[in-house]
Amino acid sequence: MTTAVFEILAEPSRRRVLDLLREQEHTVGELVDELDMSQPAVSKLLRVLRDAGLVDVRVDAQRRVYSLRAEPLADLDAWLAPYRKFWRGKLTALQRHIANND
Amino acid sequence: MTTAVFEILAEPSRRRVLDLLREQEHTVGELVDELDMSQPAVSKLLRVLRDAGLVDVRVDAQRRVYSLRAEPLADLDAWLAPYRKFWRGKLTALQRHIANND
DNA sequence: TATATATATGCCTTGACAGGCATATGCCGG
DNA sequence: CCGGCATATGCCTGTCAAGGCATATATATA
Repeated sequence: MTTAVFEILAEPSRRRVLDLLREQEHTVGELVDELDMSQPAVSKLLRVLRDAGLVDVRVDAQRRVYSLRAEPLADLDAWLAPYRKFWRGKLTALQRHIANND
Repeated sequence: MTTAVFEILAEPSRRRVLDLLREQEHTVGELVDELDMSQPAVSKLLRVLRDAGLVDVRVDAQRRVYSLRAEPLADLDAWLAPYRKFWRGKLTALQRHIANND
């Protein structure tokens, strides 16, 4: 559901993880190095992302390699669509106004 | 900041208000009728939206008429942009895969 | 098999926030 | 000026979740 996605993205550290994973997949340890929080905290954060379908995990021996799954973000994009229409409407109205110079 | 916008959108009732305002502006009372929550709660909710720049208020005698401001949502759209590239990349990769039938 | 490495889970505390009720504020008609 | 309508604010409480530490689990290596 879209509520869950928004809740998750509200946390900067989680957005940071998604940003990192957008470039390439990462192990938990690598993410811990980047995130200035404890390893357990990172694992929990990843659990949240995983439950929401925002990341995938791949097992590599004792490591877990996380990667990005964009579907939920595409949902967010869909939610945003009507609003995009709204502000585009505003913009063109403004442009008309300027063009008419009134 | 984008954190604030995500936090706000995480609340369904606040998204509902934005949806309603996308169609047309509304007074507080009208929103109360739609929202199944107390008037004070709605007023606080609107305060939050206003502080975040997501709505504008216009005074009409003893009424306040709220309208949508899309800028913060446009910010969100901007945040989303690189991810859009990501999932489009995935899609075209998949399409190539299917085309090559391998 | 014992130990080290990589990650996950459980328990607990703390802080933030939503919304209820009571009440304050602002504006109207009479 | 007064009572009534429309909205905002203050205070209080319950809920929930983030992250710290300790510990469990799984895999590798010696």
